[in-house]
Amino acid sequence: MSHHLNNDAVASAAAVFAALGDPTRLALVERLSDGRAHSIVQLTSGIGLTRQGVTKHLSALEAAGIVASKRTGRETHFSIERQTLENSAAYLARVSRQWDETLGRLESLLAKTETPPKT
Amino acid sequence: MSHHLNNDAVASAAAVFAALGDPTRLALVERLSDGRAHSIVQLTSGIGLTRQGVTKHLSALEAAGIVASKRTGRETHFSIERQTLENSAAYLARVSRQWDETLGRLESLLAKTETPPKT
DNA sequence: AAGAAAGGCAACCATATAGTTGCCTTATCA
DNA sequence: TGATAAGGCAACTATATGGTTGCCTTTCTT
Repeated sequence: MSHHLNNDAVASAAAVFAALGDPTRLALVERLSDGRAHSIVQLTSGIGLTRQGVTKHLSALEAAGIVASKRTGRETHFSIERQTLENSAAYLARVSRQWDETLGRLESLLAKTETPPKT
Repeated sequence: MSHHLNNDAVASAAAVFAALGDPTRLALVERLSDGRAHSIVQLTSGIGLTRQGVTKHLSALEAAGIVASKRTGRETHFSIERQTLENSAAYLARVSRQWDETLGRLESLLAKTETPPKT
């Protein structure tokens, strides 16, 4: 049993990181992290970019599943998709902790007397 | 006190995500997550890319502080920088949890009058 | 010492990406 | 109902990016 994810999983995780890997988009995500839904004009103010530019970034975030949009009346409101961010955080935590786990397995191997490894 | 990070912090966080936002690089990071140092040829095998291509990706990861390299003899070994990944995981967790905090405040507001909705 | 193994450096190419401008549609409001 | 506000759609440009090939240097091995 490999500890690696399959290619598709890696690819979709990478897609999320790629979407987060732009200062403008990350700033948008931070703005949306207040939990409220914001319109495009709201999100455009103070970003130093045209509305269409912001729209493109929001589309990228939506395609990656980081935000969701809903049109009401003449405006489109964007809100954050918490689960996606949580999953990505968990992914990074897992990868960074693998070293610890390796150490842990090594230790239990060395301590080979009794207690079976958990999981 | 704003819950937003300053521009530099956002930019450097974005740089890390950008570096992770490529399937090849993420695969390299996963490989390095065994905690051992690997040479470039080792990392190249099975990636489906030329050595120089892999070198470029490793340089990108190193520039983002995700891996570190050390030349010994005729080979260069790359290892993971756990702290960077931990920080990024914590960052995402913070951003995604801000919503909870908001909800928490809202709920305690609602609780003063009536039974909170179940969403 | 000679060949092989590991890798650095640079040039080059194709495509993706970030950003713009221009224009059209649909709501809202006075 | 006419102006204005919000935004979708498309074309276009410049630069960044991912990947390659070619070649040179350094280190190891026999």
